[in-house]
This record gives sequence, C-alpha cells and structure tokens, in this order.
Amino acid sequence: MNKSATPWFRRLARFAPLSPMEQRALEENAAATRHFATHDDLVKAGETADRLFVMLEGFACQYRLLADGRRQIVSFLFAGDMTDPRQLELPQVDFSLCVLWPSVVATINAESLRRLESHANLRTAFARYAHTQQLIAREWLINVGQRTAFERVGHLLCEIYTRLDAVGVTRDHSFELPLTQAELGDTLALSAVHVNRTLMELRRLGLVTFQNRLVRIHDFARLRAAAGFDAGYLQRGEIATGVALSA
Amino acid sequence: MNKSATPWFRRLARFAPLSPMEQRALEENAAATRHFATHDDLVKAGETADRLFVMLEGFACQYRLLADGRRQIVSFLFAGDMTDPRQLELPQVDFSLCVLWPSVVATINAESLRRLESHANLRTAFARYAHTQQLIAREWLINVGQRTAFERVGHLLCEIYTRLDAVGVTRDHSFELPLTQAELGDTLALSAVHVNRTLMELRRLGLVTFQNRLVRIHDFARLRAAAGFDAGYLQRGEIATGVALSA
DNA sequence: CGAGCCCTTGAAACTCGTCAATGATCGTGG
DNA sequence: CCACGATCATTGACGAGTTTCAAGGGCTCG
Repeated sequence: MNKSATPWFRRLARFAPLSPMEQRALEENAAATRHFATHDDLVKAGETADRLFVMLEGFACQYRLLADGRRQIVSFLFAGDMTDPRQLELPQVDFSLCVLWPSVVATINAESLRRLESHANLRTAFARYAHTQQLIAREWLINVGQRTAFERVGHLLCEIYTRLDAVGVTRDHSFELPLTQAELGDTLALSAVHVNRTLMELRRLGLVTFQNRLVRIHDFARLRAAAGFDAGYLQRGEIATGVALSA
Repeated sequence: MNKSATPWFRRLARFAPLSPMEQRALEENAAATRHFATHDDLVKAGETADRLFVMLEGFACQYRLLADGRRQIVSFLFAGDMTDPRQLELPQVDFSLCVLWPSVVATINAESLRRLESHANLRTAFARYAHTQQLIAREWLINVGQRTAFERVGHLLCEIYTRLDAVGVTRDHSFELPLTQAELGDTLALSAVHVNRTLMELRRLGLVTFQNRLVRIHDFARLRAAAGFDAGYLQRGEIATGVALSA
C-alpha cells in the first residue's frame, strides 16, 4: 500500500465523497512514481498525450513557449494537483509541464485512468476538479488582462494562499513558494524587473513579504481588497463550500 | 419538429458521431427559444446557475466586470455555441453573458440537460466541446499575456476566421463580426483607441480590413505568420481533425 | 573561492492608455 | 425626407505604466 497518494486523495475528496475503496484505487495507481529535479520538463507541448501527471510532492507549472522564447505560464501544480484528465482524449499535449522544485510525480496512463474512472465518485471528482482548474485559468485571464501589476501580484498571492490553506500547508499566514521573480513574471505577464519593483511596493505597504521562497501575508484583508480578490472561483466546485467566504 | 437547432447540432457533431435520434433530442430541447437584442444581458455573474444557453442565431460573449467597471471578455459565442454544461453543477454563474447582436437563444435547464446527457454520444460531445472551449480560453491567456497588440488582434482574427470557416459561414476569406472596437479592446486587453490604431496598421500592411462589421482577411498566410497563429487548439478535440493543418 | 543564478536598482526607451475633438453612420421621430 | 441624437471610428497630443538594458551585490553550491 502506497500512502504517498494522500495529498492527491485529499484534493479530490473536496469534490466528491470518496470511500476507502476509492482511496485505495488512487494509491495503487500512484504507485509508479518518479523524482524530478528543478527545471525538468515532464512533457513538452506538441508531444503525444499518452499519460497524466499527478504531483505527490513538490511544485510544477504548465506553460507555453512562443517561437521567440516568450513564455506564458498557464497553471501551477502543487502537491495533490494533476494534469487535466481529458488531456488523454487529445492527440497532442497543449502545454509543457515543468518541475519548479524537487518533486515526486506519479504517472497515469489511459488504462489506469479507465480503471480509476470506473469508480463513479472518482469520475465525478476528476470532472469537478478539472472544472475548477478551468475557472482558475479564466481568472488568470482576467488578472492578466485587466489588473495592474500591483493588483496582479496581490491577486495571485491571495489565490495561492487560499489554495494552499485549503490543503493545510500554510503556517501563520505564510507559505513556501519556490518561484523566482522571472517565473512570477511569466505567470503574470510582467517583466522580472517589474515584478521585483511591485513586490517591493507590497512590502513597503506592509501587505506581503516574499523572501527566500517564503511568502508572508501580513494583512490579508487589506491585500485582498487592494487586489480585488474573491475566493469564490476556488471553492465553487467543492462539496461543502466554505460558508464564511466573504469578509 | 424544430429545425433551428441545426447550428448547434453541427457544432456538436464535430466532437462525436450523432445519430438522427440525438439530433431530434437537441431539436426538442432547443424548442423554447427567445429573441434578444444587442446588449441584453442573459445572466450576470453571481446569479443562480440554473440553466444553460445555446446560441441558435446571433452572437454573444461572456465577460466579467471588475468593481470599477473594467471589463474582460472571456469568450465569444457564435451560432451553435453554448455555455459550459458543467456550469449547472455550480451554485453561481461565474461570468455574465451578453448578446452583442440580435440573437435567438435556447435555454436548457438541469432536467433537459439530464435528458440530453442520457445519450452517451451527446454526453461525449458536450464534454469535448467544453474542453475545446477551455483550450481557447487558455490560448487567450497566452494571447493577452505575451503577444503585442498587433499580434493579439491578428491572432484573434485568425481564430475567429478559423472557427467560422469550420461551420461554413465565411465567404471568400471574409466574415461578419458585429464587434465594436471597444469590445475588441475588452477582449484583447487593449484600449479601444489602440485597437483602432492596430487595425489601421493591419490594413496598411494589406493583411486585414475590418469595416462595417465585415472582416476581410487579405493574406491569411502572412497574417497567420505575423500573429503566430496555429489552429491546432481549435481542432484538437474534434473527431476527424483536419489533416491539412500546418501550412 | 569562484561560478552561476537571483535579486536589486537606475536610467532611458517604448508601448499603450487617456483625454479630447472631429467625422461618419444609422435609426428615429418630426 | 430631413434633422437630431446616439453610437462608433478616427486622429492627435500627451502621459503613465511597463520594458529593456545594464550593472552591482548577495547567496548557494561545487
């Protein structure tokens, strides 16, 4: 029995009631794991889509490269996150997947997915999970499209804090985020230099500090207001949506 | 028998083989239609999500408003397009839906959706269709995040041309697009003024003209190259993916 | 102890936004 | 049928936010 699937189970259990039997199914299918180092690419856009990836530990992102090297990061994968199950129906992968911090990753092939989806609750959980990921992607579009640099950085930090807090890996309003400012820039469509200046500004205002991979949110309420953050999109698909949302 | 569901049927039939029985099911459920005028809001973000919308004729968009009035359009709905079926599982609607040109819209409630999804092929078609919409949304993120104004406008026009061509409503490399420059701006995260200047530039270079709601692409190959457009994301989920993709 | 990556900072340039004014187009009512 | 108002396209001048270039400093790791 492989217990390393726990974060994955925890994440999915937020979207559908999962029994011990389904938990065991996840564990069995997360058995084949591999370790990856920072900057390893697990897949590149355009390759054959023959497997899914599940982050058991670590941190990764999906991105797309333009011909001249510009890069847009389109999603983050924390421990417990996985790539979109529907991906397996497509001939090619749309986004490259890159590990940003030493990670343990499980691989799910079509056969495994079929087995997992024979559990109705898992199928439901996968679908709702994927839907939530889509809501996040749309929110990023709004973030990049309409918000100022200051709001963008603040909004993303609010989102990450909320996501990590939901799985219990924050401590006293702080969390580890192994992202360089250049990577933050590729996420938020800002230059690394401007990300730096914006983080300075956030620090100067006493809202957030981000040093040595540690983000500390000093005043969530004020940050949230300044960034126009509303956690609704992160929780809408979950079973027992936290009632105490707006504050 | 209501034949107005034809564009909807055509669109879905690209994602799964649909029999006459399934076609009839669509027609029956598209029976309750309503007409809307330009700028009618069918739903607003935050309202209860109790129905889907299917565009039988016309043109609409989904958007989100920020507190101070900034607007990001997150998707276009042409004839045959529908809102995301998974939306019905959520308590609230995430995006407002606004008609941009006189339209005929069908409404699908949870009960109708359940009936439709009892057809396995329709369920598959819905899921793949929604997945393609998600790929488009991600592409928009890349567009807004990484491309210049010039590339953005070009890329969007390539996308729309490709989408409309697939359903046969283009004529000699031109198509109707009832969008104001301000709306284009809210889509591409540009000011209306800058959209105007960019369109001028595209015209000056002999790539595209956009006048009186008519877009004419004078040199698709060159536009496509200039914008870095690759139609893959539009066709990846479809059954018989056009083979002649890259050129 | 050096190499490499990352953060930080300044100066200059550029893209794009805002403000403002003029035309063009179109539907509507007189 | 024309005048009116409204909406939209167009253009210019100016300003703001952000990028780019460049250089220095700090940290980590071999």
